[in-house]
Amino acid sequence: MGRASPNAKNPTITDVAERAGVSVPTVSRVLTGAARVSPAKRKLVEAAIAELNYRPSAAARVLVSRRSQAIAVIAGNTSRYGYAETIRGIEIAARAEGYTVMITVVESTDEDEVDRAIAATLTQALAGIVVLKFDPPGVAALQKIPPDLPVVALSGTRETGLRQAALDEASAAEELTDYLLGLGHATVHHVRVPPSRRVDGRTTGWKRALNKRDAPVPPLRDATWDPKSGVRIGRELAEDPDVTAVFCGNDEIAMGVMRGIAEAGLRVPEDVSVAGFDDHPLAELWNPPLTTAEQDFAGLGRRGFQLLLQALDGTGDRLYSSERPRIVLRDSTAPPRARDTA
Amino acid sequence: MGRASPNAKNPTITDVAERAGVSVPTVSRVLTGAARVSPAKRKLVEAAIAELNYRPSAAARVLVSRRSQAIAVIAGNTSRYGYAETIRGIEIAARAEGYTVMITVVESTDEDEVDRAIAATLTQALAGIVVLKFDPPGVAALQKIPPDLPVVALSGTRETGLRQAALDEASAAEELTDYLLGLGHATVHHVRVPPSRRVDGRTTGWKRALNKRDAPVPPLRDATWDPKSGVRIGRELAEDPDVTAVFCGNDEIAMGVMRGIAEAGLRVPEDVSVAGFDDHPLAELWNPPLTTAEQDFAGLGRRGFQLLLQALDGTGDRLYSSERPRIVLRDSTAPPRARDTA
DNA sequence: GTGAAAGCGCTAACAC
DNA sequence: GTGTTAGCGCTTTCAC
Repeated sequence: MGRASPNAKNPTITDVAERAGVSVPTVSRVLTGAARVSPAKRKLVEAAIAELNYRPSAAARVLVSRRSQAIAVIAGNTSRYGYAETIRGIEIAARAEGYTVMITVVESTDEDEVDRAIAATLTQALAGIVVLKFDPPGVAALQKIPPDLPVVALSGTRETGLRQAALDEASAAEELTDYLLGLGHATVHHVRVPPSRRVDGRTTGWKRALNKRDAPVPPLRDATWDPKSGVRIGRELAEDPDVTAVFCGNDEIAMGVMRGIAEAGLRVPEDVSVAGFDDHPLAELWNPPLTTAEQDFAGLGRRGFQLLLQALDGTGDRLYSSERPRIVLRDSTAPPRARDTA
Repeated sequence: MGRASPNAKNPTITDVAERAGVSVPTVSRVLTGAARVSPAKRKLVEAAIAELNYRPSAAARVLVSRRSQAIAVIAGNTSRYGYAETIRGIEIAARAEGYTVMITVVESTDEDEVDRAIAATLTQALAGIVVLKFDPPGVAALQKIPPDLPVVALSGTRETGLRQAALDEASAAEELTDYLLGLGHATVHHVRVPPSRRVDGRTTGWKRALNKRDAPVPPLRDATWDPKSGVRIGRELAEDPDVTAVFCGNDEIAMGVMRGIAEAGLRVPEDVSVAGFDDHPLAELWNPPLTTAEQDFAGLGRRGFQLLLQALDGTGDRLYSSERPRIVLRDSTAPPRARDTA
């Protein structure tokens, strides 16, 4: 009678072996599928596992095998739309492959905070890491990861030698800006979300489109991640009669900008066209429905995990995966109309 | 010379001990702070740790100490607003206390899926689990967690003996409905989000308010989690001239309903008042700004982790923590106006 | 195919 | 205070 009977603690592999009447390594072989086991013993072992409700200890496994089935996701945030969706994509792909997902949030670029977060994460045995290189904390965290650990970066500027999945935001932003210009707007103003670095795909694409058409490049407006920061900017933009089209760094900022424009007494799209970016689930329901670029964040996460997985099993050597967001035209953009001077 | 020199693998506690010229347990004592170590040796150990860039192995630690500094969060979803914010709250509180957070998503109530997810999670050494009992998958998962593991449920119906943090949604929903009734509406229609069980706080509070004022209880409308499901319901509601006020299970559904109402050619709040629930970050920016109840999801997550922590250190025996959402009155609700019959 | 023996990196128990 | 010894639950040799 195993010592498992009284007080029913978690059964160990030894309990299973005793119950099945086989040796411990045989149970291990059934568990891992590493070596062939006779059908008879396999059945005995499986029965014992089921009866005892045995679950192997990941800690013990990791310790001896030096392999882990866990990955960490490092992100500057977990609840904003693009972040949350990306994490969801990673989680789904990881779960399908039997990987456990840990979350590490790094909120600032403060060196101590980044170091502490990375150290705490590396304490766990990890097969690899996925970093959301969406913002400066993500960039800072990426630099601190030891080079021997498989890493995938999501978005951000491209680095040679780095495994990376991305969305071709620059092309989509260029296409969207070009569409507005094509509508007849003399130029397109841009409200930027906090960039991860100096260069930012959305801003780059916007500038590219303006230059191509020889349109003037108006000064950048910087919003924070808070949609409300767009409201003030919207009001300011509404005061300038030269502003007939605005391209916003994301849909939430666009919604804030639209509110600011409404508060100033102007109408979208009659007086000012507004375009966003991301295709947030509410963009379609907005009043008016928002023109934007559809970003498949969940797909980004999925592709990122696959890049990592492929590095882990050595079943591929692709380093880069990029996808182009699709432009979604709705009612918040229209040809310009003559406006009164303020 | 330690075997750590060539090929610089992760250093072990043995490497640190050798380098510092002390025994392995002494290093351990410095690490855990469990016992006093002379200042001289402590300094040596700390220097060795820094020089080798040593990080203890959580796996080895867990194996021998039978204690873990990791928790799992089980959720039906990770990216919808309330879920994402709650997880953020848990993560922040956990990080502050040195805990690692693992995410397990359970998308359906399918017994196999739930079992597999729980089994995979329990493979990891866990100090405890936080379950988002927001939906049927959460409820199903909660039932499968072994009773010896400390658990906290977030929201959901109250169960005796279960550690639980909640938001008093029923009271807030009652207050909101009562406010609409007080505005002069003959009754208030309700669009429900998928409930976690038969009883749902928001629906309960709505019914309570109607009964108190002897207002008729109109048939329930069921939305899915997808905001778009509200659009069709909004159109249907708009066709019924008796509908002058609608209370929606969350803000996103309310936004969908408002769009449906707009598509039917009616105006909010002039023709129909619409109230939501949650105070989504975009509710304030909506056109018109949405009347709602502010739910502190991040606070819910924080309180949930604290309940767990207190059970872990035995520093408290509170089982239940509830907070009441605050009603936020904006422009989407107004007194009723006579409407034409369709 | 199967079992015996060794040992992963750490902490607990116990001497001194 | 500090070192010695044992052993957590597994997988990995290596015999047979």
